[in-house]
Amino acid sequence: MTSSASPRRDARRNHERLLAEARTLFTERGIDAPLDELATRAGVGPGTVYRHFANRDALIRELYDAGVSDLHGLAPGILSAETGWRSIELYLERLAEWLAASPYVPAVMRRMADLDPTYKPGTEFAEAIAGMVARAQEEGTLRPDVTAVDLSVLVDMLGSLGQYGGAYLPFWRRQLTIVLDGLRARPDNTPVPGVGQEFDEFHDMSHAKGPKPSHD
Amino acid sequence: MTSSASPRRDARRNHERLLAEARTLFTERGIDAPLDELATRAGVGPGTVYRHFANRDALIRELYDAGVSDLHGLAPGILSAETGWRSIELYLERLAEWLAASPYVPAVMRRMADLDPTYKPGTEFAEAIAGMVARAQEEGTLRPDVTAVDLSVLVDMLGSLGQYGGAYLPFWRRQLTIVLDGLRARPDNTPVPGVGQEFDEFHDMSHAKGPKPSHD
DNA sequence: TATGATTCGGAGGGTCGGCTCCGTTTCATC
DNA sequence: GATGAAACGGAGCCGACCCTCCGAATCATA
Repeated sequence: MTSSASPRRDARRNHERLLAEARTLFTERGIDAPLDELATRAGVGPGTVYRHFANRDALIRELYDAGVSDLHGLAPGILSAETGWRSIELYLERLAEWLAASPYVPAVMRRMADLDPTYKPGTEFAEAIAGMVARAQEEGTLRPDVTAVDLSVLVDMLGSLGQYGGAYLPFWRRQLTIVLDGLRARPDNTPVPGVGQEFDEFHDMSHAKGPKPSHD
Repeated sequence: MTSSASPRRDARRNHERLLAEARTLFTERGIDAPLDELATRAGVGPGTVYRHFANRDALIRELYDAGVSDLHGLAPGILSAETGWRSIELYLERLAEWLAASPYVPAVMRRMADLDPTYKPGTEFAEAIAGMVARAQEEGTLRPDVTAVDLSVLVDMLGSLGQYGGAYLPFWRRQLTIVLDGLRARPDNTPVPGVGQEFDEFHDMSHAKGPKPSHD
């Protein structure tokens, strides 16, 4: 039901403006910040906000889709690296960088999962990540006992630093270095502990490539 | 200014009950959950909540103080380990474990920092942590280019997994293993990148042992 | 520029949560 | 048990926020 005709120019301008201001507002005050303030910041009336986004969830969903689109743009550069290990490095760095710059993203992902509990954020890229992990492990550069899920969790961990406000942001590159050294295949690595039933389920889920569950 | 006389028995009982219910409520719904619901869960009227805690921030502050007290209890067991490295292991494990069990804690710490911007949560233990780091680095077991601040940041990262809901909780031990391997001193470790001026300031601050800033 | 359609702005209705106030109840003491 | 003090409960006020509605303004087209 996307409108067939192109929207009026002022409408398009306001839409962009609202999305941009939403990003900074959500970064500063969290994704529950008053939408009336969003209107003020964007220089429009409250009514205009709700003309463009039915409610807060619709706005969040649009931010999420834009984020997924960002990531699709990042993917080729990451996956085409010369070595599997380099891909892993790029993956963690680019994703953590992106998350650090957009601290509202983790909250958005959580909200998305709340809206549709059958959907696990990040699933879109599970296949690509699994391939990357397999390549690096075949090379013998990535420790063999980590999985694609572990990498996703690490990315979320790195990205979560943004939530602590600006103070932690200068640090994530340091933590990234430490994590990467921990991910390197080494004869004397401590074995990564298993996690039981739940891990297997989660793991299978993330590798599944079935159709994305539909909404309502 | 704590009241000189001991409080009535029902008052004490309600106070405990409210704190306990606040922990579960905040775990389930975040630290902005309605306090009227806290009243309902604790089986008291809304008025009683505000008799015990002037407002939400006072409640949060009390939870924070209880948390700091918890940590003081943990400290001896961590610091008295046979080796410096074992202390580091215990520190990361115990703290991450504690944070994973109390997902509301990071939000509480952030709120505390908001209430008093001159106060950095965790500062109370900076000295002990710095000592632990020094010991492990003298042993040659902890990589020499990490600092006490890095460790604190890593703890927060590990603990942040709790915020993503139960799904991630089974994983933190795996990430901990990876991080610990990354922290180990090795001849071929990638140097941890510096962070410039801001790092130095933050670093100095965390090592400072001046008086804790007073409130209002 | 005239015209109709689209979008905008912002006042305001409805809801929800924070917090207060005071009549009622419970507790400690005699 | 009687009595004063302390604590309780919950109705209700207030402010904040979500979202709607419609007259005014803006845009696209002729």
